[in-house]
Amino acid sequence: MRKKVTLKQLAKELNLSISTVSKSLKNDPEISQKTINRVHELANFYNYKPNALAVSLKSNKTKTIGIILPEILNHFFAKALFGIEQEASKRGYKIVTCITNESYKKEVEYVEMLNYSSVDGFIVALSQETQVLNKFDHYQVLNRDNVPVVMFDRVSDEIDCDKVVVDDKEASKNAIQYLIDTGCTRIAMITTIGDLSVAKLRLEGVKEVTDNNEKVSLIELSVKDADTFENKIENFLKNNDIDAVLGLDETAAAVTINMSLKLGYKIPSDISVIGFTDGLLSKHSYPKLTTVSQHAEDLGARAAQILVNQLDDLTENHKTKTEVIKTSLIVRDSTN
Amino acid sequence: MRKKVTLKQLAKELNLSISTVSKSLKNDPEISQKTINRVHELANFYNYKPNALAVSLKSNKTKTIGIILPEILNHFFAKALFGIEQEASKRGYKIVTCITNESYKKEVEYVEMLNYSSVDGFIVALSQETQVLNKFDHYQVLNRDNVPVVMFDRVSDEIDCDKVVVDDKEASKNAIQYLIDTGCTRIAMITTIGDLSVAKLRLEGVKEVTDNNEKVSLIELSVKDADTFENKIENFLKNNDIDAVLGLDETAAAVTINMSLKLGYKIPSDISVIGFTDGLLSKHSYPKLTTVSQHAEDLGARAAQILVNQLDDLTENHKTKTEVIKTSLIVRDSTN
DNA sequence: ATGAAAGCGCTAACAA
DNA sequence: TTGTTAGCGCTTTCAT
Repeated sequence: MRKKVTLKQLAKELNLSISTVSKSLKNDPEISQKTINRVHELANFYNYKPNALAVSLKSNKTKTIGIILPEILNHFFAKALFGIEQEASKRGYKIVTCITNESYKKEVEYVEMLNYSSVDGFIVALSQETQVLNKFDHYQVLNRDNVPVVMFDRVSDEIDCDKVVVDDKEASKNAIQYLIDTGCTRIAMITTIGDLSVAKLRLEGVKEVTDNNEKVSLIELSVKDADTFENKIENFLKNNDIDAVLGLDETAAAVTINMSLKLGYKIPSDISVIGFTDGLLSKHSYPKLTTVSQHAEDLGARAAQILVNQLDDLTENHKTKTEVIKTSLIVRDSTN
Repeated sequence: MRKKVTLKQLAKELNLSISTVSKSLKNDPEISQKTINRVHELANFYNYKPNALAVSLKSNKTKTIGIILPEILNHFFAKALFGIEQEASKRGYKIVTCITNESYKKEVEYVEMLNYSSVDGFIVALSQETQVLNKFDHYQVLNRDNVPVVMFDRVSDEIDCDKVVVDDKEASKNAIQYLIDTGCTRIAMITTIGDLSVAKLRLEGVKEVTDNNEKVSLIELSVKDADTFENKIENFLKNNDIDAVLGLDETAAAVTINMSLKLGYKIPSDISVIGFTDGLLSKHSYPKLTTVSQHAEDLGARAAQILVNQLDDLTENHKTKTEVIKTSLIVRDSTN
């Protein structure tokens, strides 16, 4: 099949030993300049590149990071992946990407598979099912094996590792407060991602504000089945007297806008809408969505940075920390 | 750092030779059942898994596919990646994903990097810059090294390898014909991706229909700068008397819908709109976009299938072929 | 200044 | 039935 030039072949052709060739390629000062030149010349000629596998086997480093993502069709994770890839490749690391499709079983499989010397470390966002089941043995194994893991966004307190999260609670507090400040009092909170840790945090933030405000009423709608999102939201909008919606995820907000349009409600004069995740839908809705940006790219990049720092560093005992990325409210046209 | 159980350690602990242990784990019939059992027991106890690197070095196979994508924030490629990942993992392959960001230089770097024994084969969609520059030496190298490559969507005639493409020309012919059949005569074609091979094909298809139809007029708008998309399209819509728009990419179509709404045009009664790529934007626009589905997931899955077949097969001389995935027009609410 | 040899973890042909 | 050995391609210590 594939036949690549090896040190052996170069050595033979140059009448040198393998080790001399190896050293020459590294410009080892103990080799004569003349030999170094000869070696480089032939290596260039054959476009020699060391076999990454052999180097990895020897060094016990693969310069590869395993990425475990619950989804890729979700813009948030796509952006995060982009951030990770950029940062990793800048630092000389490859990434191998696995998509769990929100399944616990696949997550376990992937982690095990990658743990067998294919990757130096992991960047993980937990799958929905894993968060529901609350089972994390597969990460304990990594811990025991001393394999660095950085989790982002979808994390768990029960795993001891570095984490990068978004300040979801603070974000939703700000969003709600913004709605209140712009005159809304009958606020609905719509979510399609009820089970996730992030949704819970966002909800907490919302409650914290509305519970302490007599003038504001809060109604919740949690929809699960993707097929009936639209109808449910449409009915909800029709049957409830509200003047604002906070969508806990991008889809919820986008659908809210469209259903409002359909029902003839004016946005934002009749209903203000704020969403989460500054993705394509937010930018290309009409009117454009006011949204909480989680800076997904930064999140990914930061996760990669932390992991690579740990990988390249020789720091032995390392205290795990959780870093919080600030969100920002991007005010566009769906709010007053 | 990471310390994993190896055959050596198992062998020592069991007072057996390494090769006996190795064979036992494979249930080699030449080993006694008793020994096999003992070995399995201890291996399970330690949760032994063979070191993938060593196996790869030995077998000259990595069970890994390199994926070169121009972009990941584009829903089309995200879906394709999803399809690839599903298929690959089903067949026991990992994927390592590299994103060129439409840059020729990064594409070359990534291909070279992965070619050094990290992957068994490639799945590639060319970057925009590569298509413009028309430079493909990095793939000739793979050809010479006998490394299987499957290209999809963004392909080039100048590279001899298996390809999976969408029938872009046919697709746009169908789309235009649909507009004509539903009574449109003054059709605009809007694109934001003028340089790409696919855009050229789509344009050809359009022309083929309109050139032969006296009753239909065609106007083209090609916008490049993402920052001014919306204004340009808005002005265009304002200043041209048209009754239909074919967006050659999803963004063009989505923006057309929004700007029409803004200008007070009714869709589809005033203007019919058809887009390409059945992504999030098409599903969550209002009204919902009639769109050409390229079946990106199928495309990706098929590419993976072809590659893996080739990888797993021992077929020596293999004739390269180009497979065409049929598109379909998904009729929703933006057309009559 | 150059080379021999061991070893990373595994497989497999060959010996015993 | 089990073990010895060589080798995948590379690095590195220790001769020469």
